[in-house]
Amino acid sequence: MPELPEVEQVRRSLRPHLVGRVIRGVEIRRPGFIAGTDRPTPADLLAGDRVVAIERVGKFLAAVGASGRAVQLHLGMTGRFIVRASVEDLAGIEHVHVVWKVEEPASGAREVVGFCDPRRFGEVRPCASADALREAWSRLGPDALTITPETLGPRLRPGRRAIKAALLDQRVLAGVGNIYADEALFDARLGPRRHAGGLSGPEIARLCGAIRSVLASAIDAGGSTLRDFVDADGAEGSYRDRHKVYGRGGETCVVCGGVLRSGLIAQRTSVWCPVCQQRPGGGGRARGRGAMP
DNA sequence: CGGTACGCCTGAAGGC
DNA sequence: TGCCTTCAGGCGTACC
Repeated sequence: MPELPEVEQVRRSLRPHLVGRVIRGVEIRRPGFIAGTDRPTPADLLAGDRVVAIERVGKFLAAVGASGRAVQLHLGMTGRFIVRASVEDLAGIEHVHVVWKVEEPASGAREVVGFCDPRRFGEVRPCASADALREAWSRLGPDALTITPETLGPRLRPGRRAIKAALLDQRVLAGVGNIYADEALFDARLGPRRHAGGLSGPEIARLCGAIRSVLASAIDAGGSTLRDFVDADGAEGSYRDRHKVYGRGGETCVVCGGVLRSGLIAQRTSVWCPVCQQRPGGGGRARGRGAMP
């Protein structure tokens, strides 16, 4: 399930296949998959344009054309890009909803880039201008790789909701999903049910550092492949091997050897260590003393 | 405000 | 073996 590290890995692997190249044509195989318009045209999806950048904020990608048009892309749960030499090479691959036919202007070399998404939780959304893209992204919080205690702290208040729920809210910060929320909270030694607005300054600083280091390490590892995540070149990520809590409910904590607990928080399966992620001297939950400002 | 539930989807995995 | 149920979850939305 692509979160920031996986999306960044996709961005990096997709870039050489698209940036600097011209879109010679777009095959819209499932028009209903294209967001924001009933009858999408190839021109909506950068046909005739030259791609100048692949941008990312949080879990969103955007291919930006020289004309200023853009296409916003979200991988949802199972979205992936498939690069092949020609459309014939995509035959037999199910759930390919859009195919971009690209050409390298200098050499005339061609490739096709397909967007495949079995579950269709992903999104391909045309943006008529850079402003439209900026507007769409303005609702997102700061990219999780850029947060500081100064930018994150105020966004957690006022907050009686669980810190885990706040981290999953893309308006608070962009890019964290279920896996990295659990991993970051473990590294920060914060219980997932702690109230977001009740964290002390040092705890916010710890959380910030944990989020950034967990995401950076995952990017270095090419992301986490659980079932079928692969980048545009078909490569898997290896960060799954380094998950300390995600997917390990009932197993032993790598730090203290205790049993990891799992439960539902914000409608997401969550795993945490009841020993390590407990306030010193506290009961694991906010108690209205000590850390309040 | 926050929490809960649901719908969108398919495929993997588990149970019998 | 094969069928059926459950689960996975990003995100928007409705409702309490």
